[in-house]
Amino acid sequence: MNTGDTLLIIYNLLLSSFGKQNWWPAETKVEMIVGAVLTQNTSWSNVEKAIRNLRAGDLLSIEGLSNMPLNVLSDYIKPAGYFNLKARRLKNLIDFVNDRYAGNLDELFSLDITAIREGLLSVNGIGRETADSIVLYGAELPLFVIDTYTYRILTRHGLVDENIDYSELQAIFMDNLPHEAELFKEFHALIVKAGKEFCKKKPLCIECPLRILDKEIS
DNA sequence: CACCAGGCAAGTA
DNA sequence: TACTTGCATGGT
Repeated sequence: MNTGDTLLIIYNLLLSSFGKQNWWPAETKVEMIVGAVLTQNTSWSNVEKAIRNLRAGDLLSIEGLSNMPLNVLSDYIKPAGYFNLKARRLKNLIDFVNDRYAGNLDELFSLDITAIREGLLSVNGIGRETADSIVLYGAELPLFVIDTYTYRILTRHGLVDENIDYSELQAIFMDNLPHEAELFKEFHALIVKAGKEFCKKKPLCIECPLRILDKEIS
């Protein structure tokens, strides 16, 4: 069986177990990119509190975030943790959108995948996962997002070497699946969902929907 | 009490 | 290139 078939089996097993996830959970593009920064190494429930604070202050817009002192911004996003660091990162990202695209996110998102990704990666505080998340869920272009759950699930089930790096793991998905944004969005969301429920402990749990892969795939 | 969460950059060797 | 460390709140 080839890799593409294996990945689609995983996708369908997860979809059957958990149902559609309908990510990204944001009402606007600005809310999406803010959430992408805030969720770095942080539980989504804490991000939600920070997002709620910003929305309550009517600050979930490029303009609202633009003229915001760092110490005030960090106060709003405190529940998301690393608040001083993330306030600077959010400001860096907003400055980037203002300086290069006149504050118009849609202008950034109208570029091609490589241009969007490279631009985002030039912003201090935006790394590969955050950039790729914004391309997939913000621009809605087909770039597969890799995270710790993706790495954990594939290594735990013996599907990839544990020394694999981000770009290699990303290539596994990109080279073997059709480049469809809807598929990539749902697949990544399902991987995160599965990672939260299972595969946390070393031994594979008996209820894991991917357990049937352990013997069949090498 | 300890441990983890939808990372990233800077420092060190 | 390959480690290590700081960043920080809130849930389990």
